[in-house]
Amino acid sequence: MIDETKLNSLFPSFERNLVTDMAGKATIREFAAGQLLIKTGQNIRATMLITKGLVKIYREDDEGNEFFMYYLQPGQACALSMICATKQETSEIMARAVTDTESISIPLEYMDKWMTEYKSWYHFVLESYRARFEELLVTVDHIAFRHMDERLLFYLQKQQDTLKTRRLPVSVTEIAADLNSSREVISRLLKKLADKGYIRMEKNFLEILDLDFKGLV
Amino acid sequence: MIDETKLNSLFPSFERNLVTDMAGKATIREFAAGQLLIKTGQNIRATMLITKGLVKIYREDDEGNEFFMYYLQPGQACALSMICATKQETSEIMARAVTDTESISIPLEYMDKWMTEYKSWYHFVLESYRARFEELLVTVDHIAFRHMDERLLFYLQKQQDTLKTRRLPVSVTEIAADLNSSREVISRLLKKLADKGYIRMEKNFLEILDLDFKGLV
DNA sequence: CCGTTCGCGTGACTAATGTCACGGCAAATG
DNA sequence: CATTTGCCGTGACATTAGTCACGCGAACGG
Repeated sequence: MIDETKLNSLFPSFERNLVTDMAGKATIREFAAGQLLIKTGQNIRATMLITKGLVKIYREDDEGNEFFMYYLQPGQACALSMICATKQETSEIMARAVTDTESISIPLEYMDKWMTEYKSWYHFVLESYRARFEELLVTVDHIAFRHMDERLLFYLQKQQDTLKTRRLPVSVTEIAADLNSSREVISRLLKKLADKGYIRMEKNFLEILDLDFKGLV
Repeated sequence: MIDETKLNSLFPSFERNLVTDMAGKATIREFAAGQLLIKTGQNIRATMLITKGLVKIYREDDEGNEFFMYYLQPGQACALSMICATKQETSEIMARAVTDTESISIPLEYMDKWMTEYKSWYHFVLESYRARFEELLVTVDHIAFRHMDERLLFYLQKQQDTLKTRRLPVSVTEIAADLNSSREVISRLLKKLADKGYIRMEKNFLEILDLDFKGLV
């Protein structure tokens, strides 16, 4: 049984009856940092709402190339899991727990049922779609229109915003993977930023000194 | 008043009552070839279902860069318009009529109302989201992972499939714009394809001789 | 303590793409 | 008919990004 008070504070838009209903029907799932929540090709049978931790959503192709799409944080849902669940299709994305993560797993049947029963659920689902779609559009824009240096800056800012720290726990290798580039290229671009005094590099960490005034986007 | 028989044949999944309801509440809008249905930044107040013609959905940034996302054909809906309509937000895409186009315009209020009233509408809307999301994901994959020569081949096949003709009414300049590349680059790549006997170029047209065996994707 | 592993930086090179400048051709225009 | 305009091809070049090869130093395990 899920704690209703907690549900309420994470999803304040949910109406009372939905919260009660959900508390009874959904189950909690936990994932250790680094664990996969969803894997490409996996069949999805439930919708997931994040209640704790941080989840990284990224795409991976058959040749091992990958790129980062967006993060999911507590209070958000995996729109893809909703979509795929609805159609009983396999997912085309990867979802990995960055930190220890807790999610609410909602069986497919209720996902559907609640859409007509609870207005707040209906709006929540649609808003999830919309938000992810737009986030994806922004990503596409960057891949399509921007050079790697700009994309790197954007990436760093996004990390800073999401992780709420200036000392990012990311390695050069990881950044390169997220941007679907190579370590060497990222290394050189970071060096330029470091030379200008915008960042400071450590092994496995990157400290942001001053990126704000770069005012991109 | 919209013809119910026509609605039925274009949207066979719609239940009887929905068709009747829609025929009374929705209005027909017509667009000449080349006309814009939706413009970046525009506020959307209605959902659009395509009943005739062909609509090109593409993204355009503030510097005039653009890239092609997908086509909408009769029987399909503009998922973005649904999403934006629901949230009363502005759109971030462009929709242009390729040929003379006819669409059914459904006021926001019904879009919402029918979701709970008609199961078939609910499924149609969700399926539209899902399909567009996946189409966008494929596009992203190509931009991120593939080189221009592969993307060009994919583009040509998609055109052939969509337009159902081997004689594509596209100019080199237009292809370059769709792929967010430059005319010169596309011109050279097309020349390679022509040299190999896969295609034949005419001014403002491109004839596909044999692309099938290239078996990409 | 020593060898191994891992993350990182760097120079040299290659490949892919974009840009510039030019000229040709054909349809449209006056 | 002369001129303009739009579309196209092409060589030369610049820029960006990816790849290869190598070495360095910290962390780790035996």
